Order: sequence, then structure tokens, then C-alpha cells
Amino acid sequence: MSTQAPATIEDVARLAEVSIATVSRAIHNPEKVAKSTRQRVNQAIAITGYTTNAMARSLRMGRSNMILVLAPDIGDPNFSSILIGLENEARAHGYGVLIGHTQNDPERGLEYLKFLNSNQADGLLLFTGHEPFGHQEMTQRLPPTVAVFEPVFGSRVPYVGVDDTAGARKAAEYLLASGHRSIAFIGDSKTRLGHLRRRKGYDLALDAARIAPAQRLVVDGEGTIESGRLAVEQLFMRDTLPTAFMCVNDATAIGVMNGLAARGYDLPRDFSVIGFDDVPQATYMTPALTTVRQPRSAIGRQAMALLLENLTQPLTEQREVLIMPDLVVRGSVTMPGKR
Amino acid sequence: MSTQAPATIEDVARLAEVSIATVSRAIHNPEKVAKSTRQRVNQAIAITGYTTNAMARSLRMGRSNMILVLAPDIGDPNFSSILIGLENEARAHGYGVLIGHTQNDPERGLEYLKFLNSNQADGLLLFTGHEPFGHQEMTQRLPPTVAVFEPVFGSRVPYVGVDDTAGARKAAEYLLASGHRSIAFIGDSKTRLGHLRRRKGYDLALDAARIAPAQRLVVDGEGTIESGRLAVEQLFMRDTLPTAFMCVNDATAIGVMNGLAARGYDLPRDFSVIGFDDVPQATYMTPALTTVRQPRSAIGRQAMALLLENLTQPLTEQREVLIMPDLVVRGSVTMPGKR
DNA sequence: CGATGCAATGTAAACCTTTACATCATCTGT
DNA sequence: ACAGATGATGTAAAGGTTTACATTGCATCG
Repeated sequence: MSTQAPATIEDVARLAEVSIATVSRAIHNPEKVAKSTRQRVNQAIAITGYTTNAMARSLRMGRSNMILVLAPDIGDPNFSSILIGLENEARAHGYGVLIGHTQNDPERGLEYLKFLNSNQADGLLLFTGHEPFGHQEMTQRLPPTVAVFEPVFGSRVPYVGVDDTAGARKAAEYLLASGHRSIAFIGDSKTRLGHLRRRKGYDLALDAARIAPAQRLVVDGEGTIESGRLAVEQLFMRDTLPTAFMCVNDATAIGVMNGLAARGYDLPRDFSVIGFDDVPQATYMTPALTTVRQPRSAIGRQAMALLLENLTQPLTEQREVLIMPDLVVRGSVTMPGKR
Repeated sequence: MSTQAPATIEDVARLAEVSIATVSRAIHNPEKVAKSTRQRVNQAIAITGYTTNAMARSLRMGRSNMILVLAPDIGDPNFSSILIGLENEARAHGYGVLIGHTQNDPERGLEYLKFLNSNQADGLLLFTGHEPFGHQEMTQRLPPTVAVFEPVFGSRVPYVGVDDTAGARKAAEYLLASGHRSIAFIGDSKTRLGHLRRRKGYDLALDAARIAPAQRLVVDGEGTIESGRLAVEQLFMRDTLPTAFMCVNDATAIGVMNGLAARGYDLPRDFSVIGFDDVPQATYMTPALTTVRQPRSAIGRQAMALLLENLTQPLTEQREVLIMPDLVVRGSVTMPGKR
């Protein structure tokens, strides 16, 4: 009794004294089967504990009702709350979500491609900022795909994410409104589309405030804590310090704050810092980090909605959905010049 | 050309001028097929771009070569590095890993049970500290299961995790060796097995140091940042302060540090704090948190190894694998009495 | 040379569903 | 009373794979 084979549709049919076809119909098209029969079938299902074998079902139907979400790093603080949005939306449409963890390993990527090729998932959601790997050859065979959180560089994959430009502009405008005129941008990049756009938001705000490009301090960085710390060192070398640091993301901002603290400065008295993303850690910094909040669950929800739409009707012209973020005011920005 | 159906084993067979049986053998038992045939088959596979349809394979074989990992919160900082250990070990044995995100929602748990019942996974790894839900009825039908990181309360599910008692004892001994005699334990619990054990390690160390139980300050807590902050307040109310805080985990320790800082104390001069887990954030606290490091990848690796073993030979007597953690010395512990 | 065994390959069943089509009974309208 | 429609159910094929068993050809041995 402990290890009996799971019940099949045939067991149910026998018990309910109908054919397997009727059982299948009773489950999926209840209105097509007489009420009395339906009851008998349901009873039989309850008795046997039958669950339909997803393998057989997918094989027959040619689809799995599963969406694969590919992420390089599950630990990314942005990931989990976006995932919740994705899952909720998927579930509402009868789809399940599988999470693929690539660890930025191309071999992993390839493994998951096999997964897709063998029909184990009907759609693909990319959290990675790039295609599963070398991106030609097999890419043509990819199922409907949507990029989320980070656009796929140099590709026409539809994208759902935050409005980076508008968000960054909000942040910069807040610094300006607080009285800052010397605002550094930390974390400039040539390759990451989202970061490019944040830079653009910064420029737009400063343009509007008539701050000459020559007066803007811009430091490169890859968006890590370490890069933020490094940027501070660099500015000290150059001996040109702003009154406020606008960081391309929260990780950079944390690095900047650490770097300034290590140099003995008192925040937010001596410098203002603003981030982007609103990672969980932002609340627990001293001072708590003022930042732009990613509308994570909205992003997740809409990305999944777009993907599911593309699934049934695969030629959407919609290429980008940008969601407007809010500024979260905490303690890391003050008026300048109190020093 | 864009949307052609994926190649099946039959396409390969036709092209290689053999039967489908031979193709299957060439893939899975290469030694059973003549060298020349094997070459022809491989060529045909390359040309057609054939990948075996996992659905059909699983259906036929009665197993999926997949392991389901159930976690209530993907965002848990402990989760991602354990996952890497799990994945690596699984992969080495030809298994894939699916991640299930329950969000502590019983309905989700149920959904994943269906997943298991329909043979979409051969084994179950619980990261949750409890069974997929109400834990009777369907539990009997569960595939081989192993709990990881947190034991399943009141159940005989095999468990792989850190040696809480030994780790906590190490921490307490380190405080003692640093000269502390008045050490509070923050985060006592009656229900969480791992936390109970940490408490025990604390007691063992203090027993050995001949510190009377009456002199030990023990404060309840559920292991959150908030609970740590609260515990500090409570101690201030009682007006009995230790020189060192031994916290049941890092989250609690962070709360304690925040609480002390909010009261205006200077750490680590005024108080010493030690944690348990070594979450990523521990490095970025000021002072950096001295703590006990979870041997995460080892835990992941061994948990998966145990599960896969149970898969083929399902009656292991081994019920618990405890892995010894190391102390990570940073800046949050100093000698007492400098105040 | 005939029997025996082995290596290489093929044939066909089985895994469990879904669903187009066939069948049958019953009802409607004339 | 009968043609035809309608509704409920059954039959059987198909989906792609693995594998037990059958077949074939060939070499080995007495």
C-alpha cells in the first residue's frame, strides 16, 4: 500500500464505469457530460486520488503550460519580489513558473535551452540582460520571449521594466530641489542599457537646471558595492568633490556611503547620496538611503501578461513597457553647504 | 523555416538510415552500436538539431530526472548559495533542479504537490522547516524527501544542515575567551528546532565556564531584525545589561546593533555582539559583524547527495547530517569593560 | 560443413493523455 | 411515422521515447 503506482485515468474510468474519454471530458469540459455521469466520475477521482499525469498531457497537447524564468542570480534582491508578480499573473492564467538559475554560466544556459527545446516550457522570461548565450544558432528556435527588469542588449526581445530615464530624472530633480548644484553621477556605463538611460535622466534634469555639462562629474562603474567605493577614492584623487552623489543603483550607493564613512565623513551632514532600485538593505543603512523604488510586482505582473499574450497570438508590436517609479525619501539627502 | 516542428528521433533515424531503436541506443548506450553506425547517427543528430523530447522520455521512463526544491522565500539570503551547492551536486548526477516558491501560501504548497504527484519531479528538497502543508493525507504519497537548512519540526524527514549546537558553542566560547562573563542570549524560541539547539550550545559553553544559569540573560525572539531591536528595549526596561549579546541569528544581531546605536551607544566599544549565519549584510555593518558562518555550499551538496542516494535505494537509516561551521571574526566583538 | 554463440540491428509494445470521429439513443417537427 | 438534429458516450489514433524480444549475419569451433 505504501508504494502503489499512482492511479491513471483508466482506473478512474473502470471505477466510474465509463470510458477514459468521458473521464477526460468530465475534467476538462464538464458541460459536455451528463450530470449523473459527472458525479460518478468525480467520486471515482476522489476515491482513487487521481491526478492527471502532466507528462502524458504535455506530450499529447504539445505544450506544458509552464513558463521558464531565467535568472543569473537568484540572490539578487530585486529578483524575488518581481518573481511574486510573475507567479501571480501566471497562476491567474493557469500557467506555472519554473525558475532557471544560470549563475552566468553559459553551459547552464545551454542546459536550459535544451529544456525549452524539449517542450518543457512554452515561454521564456529573461531576467539576465542577454540571451541564453551565444545568441545565434539556436536562438531562432526560441519560444516566445520577454525580457524583464533589464533589456536585452542589441536585440528585439520585448521588454518590461522600470522607466529608468524618468526615475533617474526624478532623483536628480530631488537633489536639485534640495539645493544641490554639484551632483556627481556614479556608475556610468557604455554597455548596460538601463544604466545608460539612468545617466540620460540625470543629464536631462541637469540640462533643465542649466548646469553646464562641463560642471558634471561622471565616474564609471559597474554597479557593484565595490565600484561605488572605488569611485569615491577616484574622486578624492582628482580632488574634486560634489555635494551630492547620484548613484546608478543602490549597490553603488552603498559602496559610496561606505567609502565616505571610511574617510571619516559624517552622513548625511557632509554629503548627500541617492540611489536607485530600493533594495531591502536600503532601509537599514545609516542614514537610511533615499532612492527610487522599482515597481517590482507591477513589472512582474505586466511582463508575464505580455508574454502570455504573445503565446497565443505571437505578433505583438509592443516592444517596450516602461513603468514609472516613485521616489522614496529617507535620510540620506539633506541640503548642502552645512559642512 | 522559422517555425518548423522540432526534429524527432524518427527524423534522425530516417536520415541515418537506421531504426529509431538504434538512434536511442547510440545516444544512451553508445557501446552497444557499431562505430560506423554511431557516427552516422551523430551526424544526423547534428544536422537535424535533434534534442530528445523530455516529456516523452519521462512518460516512458516513469521518472523525470528532476528534483523539486521548495522554499518559502527565494529572497532569503541563505537560500541562493545553498541552491548553488544543490544544483552542482544534482547536475553531477544528471539531475535538474526546479525551484518552487511557496510564499508560505498553503495553496501554493498544494499546487506543488500536484506537481510531484504527476511525476514531474522524482524527489523533494524542503527548505521550509515544515511539510508542504497540512502534512497528513497526501504526505504518504510524497517522493523521497530531504530537509535542508531547517529541520522539519516533528517529523522523520532526513535532515542536512549546520551543527547549530557546536556552532553556537563556538560563538559563546569566543565571547568567553574575549573576557565576557555577562552574556545575553537573544532570540530564544520554543518551537524552532535550530534555534533551540543554538540556545543549547550557549548553555553548554556557559556551563563549562561555570557561569550559573541564574546569571544568564535570555530574551525571547523570533529571529527577525525587529525582534532584535525589541529585545534591546526589553533589557533596558529591566535595567539589566550584559557586556555581550549573543544572537540566535544575524537578523537578530542586526536588530540589536540598530537598537543599541539608536540608544546612542558606540559599538563595539560599549557592547559586543555576535551573530549566527553570516548573511551577506554582515560584512557591511559598522562594525562588521562577527558571526558563525553557515557552510552553505557544503550543506547544499550533501543534502542533494543524500536525496539522490535515497532515490535509488530508499531506506537510508541516516536521519541527520550535521556540518560543523566556522567562526568568522570581524569587528563586533572586543574585550569588555572599556566603557 | 554444420552447429553455436555473439554482435548489431530491427519490431513493436508500453507509458498516459486528449480528441476527431463514430455510434447510439432520444427528441423535434412535419 | 419518419427524416434529421441533438446530446451522450465510446473507439481508436497520435504524441515521442525506451526497451524486451526477435531477427539477421557472421565468426568460431569441433
